[in-house]
Amino acid sequence: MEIAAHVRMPRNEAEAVAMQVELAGCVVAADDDRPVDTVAGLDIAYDKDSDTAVATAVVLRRSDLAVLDEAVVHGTSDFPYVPGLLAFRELPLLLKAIEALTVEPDLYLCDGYGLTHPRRFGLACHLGVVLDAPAIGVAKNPPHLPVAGPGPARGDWSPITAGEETVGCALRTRDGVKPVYVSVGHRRTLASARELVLELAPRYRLPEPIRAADQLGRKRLAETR
DNA sequence: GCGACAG
DNA sequence: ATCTTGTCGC
Repeated sequence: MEIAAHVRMPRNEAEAVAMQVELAGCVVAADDDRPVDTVAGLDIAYDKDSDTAVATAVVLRRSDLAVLDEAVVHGTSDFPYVPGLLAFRELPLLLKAIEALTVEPDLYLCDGYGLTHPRRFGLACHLGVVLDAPAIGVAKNPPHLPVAGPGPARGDWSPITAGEETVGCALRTRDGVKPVYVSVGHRRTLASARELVLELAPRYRLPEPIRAADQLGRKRLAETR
């Protein structure tokens, strides 16, 4: 409770970068023993012409993708969008939405990068480390890094590399459809992250938890204005 | 060398 | 992120 209120926020970009470098050392890219039975999808929708933002968290049961819980929080982001610093813009509101949940999920799916990040500390890593919970980053756009196009079939994937290290992968979740970009957030290996995302996206390009959060946010934003 | 990078 | 509905196709 009150996690959002305890998150350290930088006063400027330089501080933000320093925080990322420092916290990046906390990321654990290994699977823990705990079973993943419930997964939360997170997202934020922004109003076209106001500073209103709506953060949503939707918890789905892994076995049948049934919705178990939803949370919606309205607010404002004071931190601007800066490539590489997305977490500072979205984390506060996302944490509030998570606090509003009554079901604590076993895994968090974030919109954006995890280790696929200039300092290996994207939104999914930040959220995972702050909550000390398993987290995976799922981005809709590729990073500016070498990425071979994965095969054309669902399940095909290819690594995203930064020098010698593999920082994520492009994963085809639907035949012939643009891939999504998966990376480790926290407490998960890239292999299991990739398998989970594929499993959670049986029908559409994006995994169901994220789609659910996406739709809920858009809907509530439309109703609110 | 510089710039570019999720939402 | 956001501007944007229906429509063509598998």
